[in-house]
Amino acid sequence: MPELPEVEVTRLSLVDRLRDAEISAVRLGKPLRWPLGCEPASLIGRRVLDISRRGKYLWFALGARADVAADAAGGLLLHLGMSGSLNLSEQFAAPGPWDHFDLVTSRGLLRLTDPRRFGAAVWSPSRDDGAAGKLLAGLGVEPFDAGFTAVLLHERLRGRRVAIKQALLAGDIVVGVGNIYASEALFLAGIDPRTPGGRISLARCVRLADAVRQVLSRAVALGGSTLRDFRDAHGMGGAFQHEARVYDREGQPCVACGEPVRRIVQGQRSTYFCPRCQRR
DNA sequence: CATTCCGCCTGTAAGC
DNA sequence: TGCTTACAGGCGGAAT
Repeated sequence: MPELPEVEVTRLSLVDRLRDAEISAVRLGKPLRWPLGCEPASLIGRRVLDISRRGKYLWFALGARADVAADAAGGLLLHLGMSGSLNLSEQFAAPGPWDHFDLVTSRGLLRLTDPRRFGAAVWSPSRDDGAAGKLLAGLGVEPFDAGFTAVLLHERLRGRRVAIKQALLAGDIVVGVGNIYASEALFLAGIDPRTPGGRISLARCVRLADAVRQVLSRAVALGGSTLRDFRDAHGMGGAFQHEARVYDREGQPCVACGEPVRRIVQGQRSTYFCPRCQRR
């Protein structure tokens, strides 16, 4: 599920309400992708200082415990995997079979629901070191940072024979573009998803970088895509899926030219594109 | 180094 | 109706 827009929408729906919240209890369900990496009880008494995002990861910065001498701050790195979502509620409902991580806080119950359990919550002493530093190392540039330029995209694609769709998904050049938004951005840029990355001209990198920014910002503005179960922390679904030009539209007419949208498989993932509007 | 493939899980929908 | 298969928003790591 969650690509950058869904993760950012989740962050935005949480950050104001959760800042300064104090953790009073932790509950673990079934194992997630990685172990928590600390004693659950060691989170009790910590306050949420801030929530930031890097790629599709969320970093919950947590303060030191007031009642522990010389205690160190740290934080939790959360990932929503394919099917995860976070919910903040004052209802404190009993956990369901898909609820695998709860933080009881002074501002409500923060709950990670994740049927497939590809998500994770991992303790780390800081965002840049320890477990979080390891997971975030090697990530590409943020798409909304000034550093994400056509020149950078062009340079990082140079010599790569992998299809541009897969290069976008890999996340080592630019982060946050998942399977939905990769197809959508390539449609907007008019680029055939099968084009080898290194064969994309600088001029087309300009269009592609713009398309990535445009698609992701539009998706954030619409609350993300809710294909099945994505919700923000207050239970609100997104609406971008209604604006998708090619994703999940196999056989339907291209919104620009009427040609049927094609579905192909690249790296075991579906890609959707218009064979007339998108060229190598 | 670049690229491909596997595996992690479970739910849902399609096919027989 | 019931069983089997394919596929789903991600990503790290092993194999090639």
